[in-house]
Amino acid sequence: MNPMQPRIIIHIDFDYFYAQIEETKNPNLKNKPIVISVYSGRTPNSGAVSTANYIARKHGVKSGMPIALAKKKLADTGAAFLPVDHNYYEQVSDTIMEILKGYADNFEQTGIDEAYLDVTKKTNGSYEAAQKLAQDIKQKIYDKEKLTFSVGIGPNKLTAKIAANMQKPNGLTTIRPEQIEKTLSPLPVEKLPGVGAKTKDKLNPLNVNTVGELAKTDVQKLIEVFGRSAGTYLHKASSGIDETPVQAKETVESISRIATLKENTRDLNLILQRANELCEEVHAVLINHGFKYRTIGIAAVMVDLSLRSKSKTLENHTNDLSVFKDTVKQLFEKLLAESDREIRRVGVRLSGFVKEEANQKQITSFMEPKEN
DNA sequence: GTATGCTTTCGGC
DNA sequence: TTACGGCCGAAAGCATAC
Repeated sequence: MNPMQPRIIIHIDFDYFYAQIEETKNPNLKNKPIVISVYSGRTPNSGAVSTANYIARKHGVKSGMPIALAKKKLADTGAAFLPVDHNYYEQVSDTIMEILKGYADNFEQTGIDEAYLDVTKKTNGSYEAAQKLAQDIKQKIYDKEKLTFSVGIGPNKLTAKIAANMQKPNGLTTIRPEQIEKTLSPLPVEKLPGVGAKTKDKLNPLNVNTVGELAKTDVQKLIEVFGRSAGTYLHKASSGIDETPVQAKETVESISRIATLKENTRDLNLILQRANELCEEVHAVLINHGFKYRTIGIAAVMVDLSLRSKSKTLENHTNDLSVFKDTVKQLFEKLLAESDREIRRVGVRLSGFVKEEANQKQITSFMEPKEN
């Protein structure tokens, strides 16, 4: 492995992004609770909270909560309920990301409101310089877009992300190499990126509740329980070790659409009517990208809000819309046969992409060494 | 045994 | 009283290949 010199990585995570954008657009909203909602169209209040500003959060409003419940919690507060304006947020994001990119040796966007900047060269490896740079970026973004974000600075992406989460909103947290152990040790294991409920539930019986306890666990034991790949990751991550580069991902991995039905149903025709519209939308995006697909998936949210999904991987890549629709039909038939619950929401998904131009053996295009 | 690929579910935003 | 989105990548859990 090529010996990597110490890096300095900045992680940027915008504060309550959608709601903050709405505040900026309409400063009258600024001192009120703001809830950005996704309306499903089924009834006037049917839908869920996408995000909320900190004033609304103080009243107990959270992402994913039913709109009607958020309204109840915010009764008589003068709260604003706004529909998501995703295209607009995307535009703001594009503008911001373009600015951030200019501050980095290497840049990687990881969501509509998150990014990593490798600033090793720009800062000459100095944490003081990195903190100054982060302040400059904060100022610049505030001047131009009137938006704030939380920053984490560390020797790799993992520590930078953990740092950014420690002080919100509008925070700036640095974890220097010599502070890693002291900072990470007391954290519960699920604060490590990549550790979810399942991993936590396997660790806790081993008397591993904190990152520090994980770091003391024999790596062989972890590999036994989680397999080589995950075991090795846990071992390294618990000590703040992460060598993954800051590098833009140029490939979309999946394209999907999901929608709420007017009424719950098990009627295949009604389901396919909506699903076919979604297929057409997804297919249009696919063609736009100039992709062919190999894997087709469906998803159904049942009346009880449980999620079921099915997928099928084809022998060869294609961009045929009718293959997509036919397969979606088969998959929904199968899904209906496996459950007797009614369906509330339906979704379709494509993945396993290759660029359209090459017709066969596209595999090789994935094996070309990456630049930078 | 381990790596890889496919399907399904999870979880963050 | 209950209330309930849409999208993505990652994780989990098998099956099969090596």
